[in-house]
Amino acid sequence: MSETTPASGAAEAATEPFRYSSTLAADIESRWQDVWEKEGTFNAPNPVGPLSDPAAGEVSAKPHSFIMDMFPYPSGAGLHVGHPLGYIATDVYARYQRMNGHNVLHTLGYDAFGLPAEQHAVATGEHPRISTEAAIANMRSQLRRLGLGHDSRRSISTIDPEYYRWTQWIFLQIFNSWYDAEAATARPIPELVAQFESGERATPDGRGWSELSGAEREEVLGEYRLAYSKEVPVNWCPGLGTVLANEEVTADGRSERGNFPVFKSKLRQWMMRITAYGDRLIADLDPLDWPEAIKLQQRNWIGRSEGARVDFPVADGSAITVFTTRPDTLFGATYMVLAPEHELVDSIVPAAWPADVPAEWTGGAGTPAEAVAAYRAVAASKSDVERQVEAKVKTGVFTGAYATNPVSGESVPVFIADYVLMGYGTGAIMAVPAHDHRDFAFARAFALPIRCVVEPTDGRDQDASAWDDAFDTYDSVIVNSANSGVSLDGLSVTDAKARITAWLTERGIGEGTVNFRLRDWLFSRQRYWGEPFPIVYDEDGVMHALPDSMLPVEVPEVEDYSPHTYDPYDAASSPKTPLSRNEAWVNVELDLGDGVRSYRRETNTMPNWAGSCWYELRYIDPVNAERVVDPANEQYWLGPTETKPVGGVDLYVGGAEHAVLHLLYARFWHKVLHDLGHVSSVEPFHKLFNQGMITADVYRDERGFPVPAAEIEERDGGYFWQGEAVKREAGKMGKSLKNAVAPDTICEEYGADTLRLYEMAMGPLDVSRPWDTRAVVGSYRFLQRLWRNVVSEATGELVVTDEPADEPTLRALHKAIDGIRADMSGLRFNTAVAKAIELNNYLVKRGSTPRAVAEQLVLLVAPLAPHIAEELWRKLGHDESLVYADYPVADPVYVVDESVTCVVQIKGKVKARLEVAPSISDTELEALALADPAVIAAVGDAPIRKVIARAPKLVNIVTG
RNA sequence: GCCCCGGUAGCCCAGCGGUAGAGGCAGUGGUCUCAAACACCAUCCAGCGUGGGUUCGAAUCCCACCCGGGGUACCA
Repeated sequence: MSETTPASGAAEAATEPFRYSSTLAADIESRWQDVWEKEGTFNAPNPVGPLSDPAAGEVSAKPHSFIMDMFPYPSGAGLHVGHPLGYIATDVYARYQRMNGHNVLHTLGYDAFGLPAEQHAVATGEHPRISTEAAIANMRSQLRRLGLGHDSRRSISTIDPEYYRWTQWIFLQIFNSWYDAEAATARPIPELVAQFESGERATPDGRGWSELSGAEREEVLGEYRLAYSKEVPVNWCPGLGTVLANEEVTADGRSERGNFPVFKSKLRQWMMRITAYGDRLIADLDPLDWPEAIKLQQRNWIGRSEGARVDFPVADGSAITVFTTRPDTLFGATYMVLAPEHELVDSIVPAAWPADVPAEWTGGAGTPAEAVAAYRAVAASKSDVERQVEAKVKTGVFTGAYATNPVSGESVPVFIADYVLMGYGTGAIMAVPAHDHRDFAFARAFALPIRCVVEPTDGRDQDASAWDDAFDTYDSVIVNSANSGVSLDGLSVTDAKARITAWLTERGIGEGTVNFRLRDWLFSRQRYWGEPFPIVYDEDGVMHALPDSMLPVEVPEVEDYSPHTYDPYDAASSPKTPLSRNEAWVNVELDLGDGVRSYRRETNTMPNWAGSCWYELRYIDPVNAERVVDPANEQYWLGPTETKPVGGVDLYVGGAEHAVLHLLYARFWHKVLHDLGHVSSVEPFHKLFNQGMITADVYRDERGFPVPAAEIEERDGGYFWQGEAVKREAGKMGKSLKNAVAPDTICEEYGADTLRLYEMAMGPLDVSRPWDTRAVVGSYRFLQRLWRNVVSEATGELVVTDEPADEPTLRALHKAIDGIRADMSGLRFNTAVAKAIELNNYLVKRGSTPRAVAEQLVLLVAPLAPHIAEELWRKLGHDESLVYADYPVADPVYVVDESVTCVVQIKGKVKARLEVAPSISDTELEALALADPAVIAAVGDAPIRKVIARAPKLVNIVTG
């Protein structure tokens, strides 16, 4: 112990030994945290299995809530006060639900695979597991201080072999499934094989299934598997040394993590066939209780659009297939564009330019082949950033080939241009310059004909030669669109689409179709610190899935954890996997059913998202060694109910940055597991709530460098650091901006209850707001006043009185209960805190606190400030923890005021006030108002035109 | 460019058709103290981003614009 006890603390302790000081708060908090831990207070019993509890009674009969935070990555840097905002909110809500009789599942695990640990390993040589586990331990202790009511038995970590064993198992489930589009469900691969064997389903080349070799069969099945390995164009990021999913690449062609350039490269990689679920991922958003903004982002990302595929015949007998959402404008298609990489380009390019080719179409090249090659070279050399900057200027080159517009019979030139993307639709478009802005710009640049086929409704002429831009609308009728077989003239856009699609279908030159923006999910990474794939290759290179009995495939030891990174701009480099460095691990002898043979292991690892795609399931049954989750437990916690038609966790709180990535992947996996019969719920997360960010002031010196925010002095309306004037701005909280505030600091100075209360009181949970350390004291003072209303600071004895509460006090109490209940249920903790403070302030003014009121107030505050509440509850004579006590219920009799103030307005201006009963009728009130002397005086002899009475609060008299 | 979210007291925020203010911070004055800190008591402060409209009545509903934050970006 130190001899140098701070003087102020000693003085305080001497005069007010039982004041609610930071010392006392620390004592109370650590004691109750120990009690909760020792007694397993927050352990939620399961209906069946090792986590069931016979003493808990009939669990399945109890109402229940599954409340979740988004999985944190355990950062080695420790937490700042912004991190636990969501955790505190879910804890408050979870505690509230427990006090409403719910069996509450609330825990927190760790998403612990990932790049930072690997980078730390590269820098220090420390094994990622060591640093990650240390970071988890550190985070656990930081969070424990906050008094979060987590069921620690369920706190899984993705890097535990017992956990990732099931991640690998789920991968195998997906690998061993195919999507039956007719039945709209995933089915096991053996059912597909049976179809091939029986001939019910034909093989691609028509041979019998038995005639195919093992490798050939595997290739066929690979076209169906929901997880498959294929050579595909991928996002290769040399700076990170790995490939990335589309979702991990920013709009300007850089890696979301690290901000390195990303290049397109064709590589053999693992993919997940998430596109098979496009329709269901959109449709099932509807029943979810999610913020509309997030639903919208998911819908946009999936990008479902209805349209048609149309074939345009080319001279050599082949056809270019385009996808269009506007088949109604087919008669206006005056040229075509293929993506530069389109595979048909080489075969349609003629040896020489046709006659009369305008000079600007050829790019100055002597032959079409040269023009194409030159344009491709330029396009490939351009980064996505450059392409984006130049997006306004349309570039392209004529291929020398013509196709035939199938409805007008016209010959239309075929171009390549980089405004058409290989990755969307068919990589080819029919260009309708009159009604598409991009096509219009291109047509103008290359002097291509523009034909109006949708009647302009903005007054412009049908002659497009003078137009400034395309006329793009759904709200008009079709013109100039008839041939001998079909006419669209006069039809609405919608009717014309239907008519032309039917006509195309009849003739076999097109069909209605649905196209998605969503691509299949690139699922492999060239990293060390991730889940290995449970896949091996035999000597013939044929892929084999490992049986469940061989799981988990543990992350092997290697000499060097670092990814093979390259110069960030070295597009020609290709990835190497760190796992391949351990030859002894890669080459294995296994018996997969036909004797011991040699195999090579798959050396890619799974992406960081894998572990977080299904953790809600493992929270339910964390120690189940037999199954991923027991169906009875899954049904209980996640199963569909009347209020949750597709099931899912009751509340999921986290940042909006996961709007697409994590939430889309997790939904996809959940649906596959549902289809295969492993879970009853259709969706993983019923209600989603995005918490806002806690921002903080950033102070910058003259050079613009951040200076430590904690050392800023404020005077004369300015800010100074070490005597020099600095500028203040708003920013994120973090180490790099030198403005991080650690929760530990606040806990030391005020206690965890104060921190919790302050974070909840700062503002609405879904809004970002600035941290203000100076303001924390307000929450501290509230707790001090609460303490003082119940306990003497001098003696520590109770000061509550045994008198019954008087009516005004009961009204204050029950109005608070009523309001706080509504606020808690709606996650409006800021206003709940204000109402608790209001009631407490009322009791301070009253001078004494009746015991019954004190008890109710303590229970009201318990979810927000659980430690002080437990302590006061104990002092009030209760032996049991209040975690499972009943939350106060308002008596409606006392929720309304005895009398209310009614304002009387004359033409909207307040002229008089009346004290009236809340139950007064409109007519009574009107009579009362008109009889009021002040009103009579104000009205004077002006005629009364109208009287609006809104009992009991308002009368408005409209005069002359 | 398009799509969200937000602009109410010096600051953070309640109020979301009916008296502009629930709560907190800061400021000011006071009590306590030898003095200070803490604590306590009291008190000052805005007409609701701007401009229109609807209404008996608008911070609240509608339209346009400005400012701040976020998302998205040639998706045929």
